[in-house]
Amino acid sequence: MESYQDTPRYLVSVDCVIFGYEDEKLKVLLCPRLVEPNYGAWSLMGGFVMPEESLDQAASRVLKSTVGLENIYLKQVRTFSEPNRDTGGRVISQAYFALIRLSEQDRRLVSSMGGQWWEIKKLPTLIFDHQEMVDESLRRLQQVAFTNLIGRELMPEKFTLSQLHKLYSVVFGKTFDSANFRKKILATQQLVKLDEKETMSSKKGAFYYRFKKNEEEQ
Amino acid sequence: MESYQDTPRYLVSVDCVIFGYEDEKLKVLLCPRLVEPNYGAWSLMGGFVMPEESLDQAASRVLKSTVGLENIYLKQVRTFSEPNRDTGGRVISQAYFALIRLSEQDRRLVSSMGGQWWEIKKLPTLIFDHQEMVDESLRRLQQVAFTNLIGRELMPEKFTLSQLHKLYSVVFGKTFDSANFRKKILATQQLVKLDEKETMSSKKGAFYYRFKKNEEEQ
DNA sequence: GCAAAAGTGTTACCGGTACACCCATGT
DNA sequence: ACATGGGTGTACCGGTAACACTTTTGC
Repeated sequence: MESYQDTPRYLVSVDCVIFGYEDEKLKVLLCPRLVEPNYGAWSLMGGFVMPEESLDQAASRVLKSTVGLENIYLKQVRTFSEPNRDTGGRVISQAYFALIRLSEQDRRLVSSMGGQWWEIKKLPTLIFDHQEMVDESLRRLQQVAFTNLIGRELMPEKFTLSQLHKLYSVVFGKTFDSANFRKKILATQQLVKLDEKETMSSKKGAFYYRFKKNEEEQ
Repeated sequence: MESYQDTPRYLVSVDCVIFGYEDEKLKVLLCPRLVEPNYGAWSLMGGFVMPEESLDQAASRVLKSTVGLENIYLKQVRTFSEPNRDTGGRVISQAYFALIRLSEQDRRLVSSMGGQWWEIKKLPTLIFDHQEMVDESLRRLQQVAFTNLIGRELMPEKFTLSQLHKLYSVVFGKTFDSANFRKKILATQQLVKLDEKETMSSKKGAFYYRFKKNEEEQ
């Protein structure tokens, strides 16, 4: 039984700001639009919400179908709902941001729809309000990075403190004192020092670290 | 011209957690539902989104039509979208939280629809996921109160530091050291000390303060 | 030996917390 | 005079910023 007769209904979509980290750059996945209007213009990964799924599930589905990954870090950013934001009709869109490990993406799948990773500071012109979605997502990411510890989702399995330091510098667009950075990071006790060293980028070599698994005692 | 044919459409609503402060209690406005299903059950103030308005505008309209106020502090909380959250049909709802000065409400309007203010810790059973909306809104309010300074919207024009202290105690459900509280609050430089004293609740009398207007130099 | 990155140590400062204490006044 | 809430001062602690310093190793 359905109540609420004669009430207007709307298209509802999710748009995902998918962040990845590679070559010491923070990147966002963009895709040429596959539908009119603005066919071919650069756009975030998105999709309409299906009748049997929640918005979170819709966003997960988009992630699965665009980069081939499941159980991804996903957070609501904000709902974008200006009546004329989409020139093709009224669409209310929930923006999400996602963090993925670039090495784990399904590159074939991504390229099959023309997906490309763009450095966040050098994006092309995006459709509608997608640039705003990216901007707000970055701010959220900074917020998260400030209180928690990012990297678990963006960095490879093992990494050096210098590499993590670099990630933070890129996310915030400024450099942190590296001595203080390592102390602060290690104080969180979320990292485990490995026996192995990374020797490519320095003569002395830097120890690898990895994030503790959830099971491991904090 | 309308693109996106054959794509499912949904009812979209906003639900507002309207906070007020009175008698040293944090209160939320509830209303008996005026529509089926669950006619008469306690519910947040809400409404469906109209074709020509954004979600923010819809929320503002709800505020205007329920407490008679405009230009109200309103923030998105989260979108609630479980397919079966509303037993009357699929409704995707954006939760908002609002802060108002209880003395300024249109009491006649509020009571005309049976609206009642409930102490936040003693709410009746709410429909659907509205309790969850309240819980998340309170958490947001605490977050805001932590970083900024709440009270501008909740307190009367002039108030004593003790009264503001009490508000914070109620919002966080714990007491703060009052000596430190006043120092911290005054350090923000957002308050102006008035010449007048409040003499009802103490023999010595406490000075009134008010918030600086935006124009005043910070 | 020197450059370059890894990693450690030292100091100063700032904000928060705890708490002792003084003030004004109605009863 | 004393109880009550208003209001101030101070000592301490922990986190952070700034920066000097040591270590390792390839060239």
